[in-house]
Amino acid sequence: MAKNVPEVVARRLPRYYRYLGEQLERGVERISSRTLSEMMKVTASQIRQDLNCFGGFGQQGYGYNVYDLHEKIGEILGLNNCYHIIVVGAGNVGRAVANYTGFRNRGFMIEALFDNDPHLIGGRINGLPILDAAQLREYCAVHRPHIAAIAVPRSAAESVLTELEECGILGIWNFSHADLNCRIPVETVHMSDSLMTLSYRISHRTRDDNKGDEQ
Amino acid sequence: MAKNVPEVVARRLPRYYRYLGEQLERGVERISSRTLSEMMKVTASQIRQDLNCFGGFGQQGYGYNVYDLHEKIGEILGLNNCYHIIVVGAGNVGRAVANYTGFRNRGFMIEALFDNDPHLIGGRINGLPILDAAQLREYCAVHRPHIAAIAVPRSAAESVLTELEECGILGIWNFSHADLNCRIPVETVHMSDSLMTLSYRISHRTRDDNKGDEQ
DNA sequence: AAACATTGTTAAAAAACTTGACAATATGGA
DNA sequence: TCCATATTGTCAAGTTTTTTAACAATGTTT
Repeated sequence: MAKNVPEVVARRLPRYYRYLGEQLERGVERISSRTLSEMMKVTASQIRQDLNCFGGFGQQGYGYNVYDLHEKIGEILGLNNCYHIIVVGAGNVGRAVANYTGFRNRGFMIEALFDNDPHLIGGRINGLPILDAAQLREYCAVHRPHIAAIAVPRSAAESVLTELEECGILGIWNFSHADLNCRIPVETVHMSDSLMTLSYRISHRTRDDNKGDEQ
Repeated sequence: MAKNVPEVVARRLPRYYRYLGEQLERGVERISSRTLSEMMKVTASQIRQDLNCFGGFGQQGYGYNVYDLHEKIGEILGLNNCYHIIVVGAGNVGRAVANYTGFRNRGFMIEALFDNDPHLIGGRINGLPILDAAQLREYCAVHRPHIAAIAVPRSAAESVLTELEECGILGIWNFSHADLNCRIPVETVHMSDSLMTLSYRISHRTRDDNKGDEQ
């Protein structure tokens, strides 16, 4: 179905999806790669090329039907599925993730958190139960969650990963600082790395500063 | 001081910093690019080249002093500064950010949140006060925070950005879905985009699956 | 049915990134 | 002190990735 899809393209899909969703809400019915490209500040060529990785969704002389394209990209992204998420680690990061519910309407549902701290077990975060990490396997066997967010310290990440793999988890949303090597897909969010990069940019305020104006 | 530093290099710095910090804790005093490269699963050449963007920190025949290099990279990243952070928007995302305190020991301190919802104003999240967004300018004039995390809906992001720029904020940590165009550095964390990308990978489980084994 | 718009696709161009190589130079032992 | 060894800083080539331009094919609109 999909040709060999470059990394960058996969990462651009959510953005296309977002812009199309916005147009959809505004009642726009059709859109050309050119119009979209102007909105998104990319080249029309790139949009057509990106979409072409997955097939032809437009029509010559007409452009793209906004609803259809939005739908189609949603499908490509797998958003027609409903994902159940568990969060392993109920410390700062786990709490942050559990509090972030902005994706619920896209079919991502956090179901529970796990921790091994007796003080936390039995409690709740944002209405979600904190369960004993010792029950992880058991829980997975029964509830078969799809995605696990790893929010434990680096030292614990690898063993948690192994356990999750054995539990048949389909994908890892990694918030830990560990470099995870595994067969299932991993998507890493390094909040503190991005903060450090920001700090770096602030300290070396250079080219971003004088965009457009070279001298 | 720094040559023209490629994007990727800037993004690798936090990782180097992390690995060196780890070695430091273990009491390792010196390290060669080769040894480090084996740990980090990159080429020694790359490490040397990356570091070389900022100057020569090693010694021929010896390698790098772990403490010094760690320190140096910390400086490059600007971690010797202490940053004060405000969070604009106290909804799901703002709450998540406020709960994430993992970077406190690196000199990043969240000071306050801002919102325009009367129900939230006056409350506290993780011990931090939620202030009236109308007081943002005033607050900035007095406290001069360095970094602002934008955690408001897309529609509000642009006007918030303008205000923050005028307040003299040095860098933006963007959690909103807006594409921000401004003169100050922006570092974006798209949690839901990364989740969508993960969803995509799960649905198209291909090359990640059979790493090493082509057939 | 003609003029127009816009796609899908190809191939070239450009940019970004990685790697290998080696002279220069410090170390550490004899 | 001097030699063998280790390892850096750096250049330039090599590779991969990404972007862009171009246009025939083809549907739309009047």
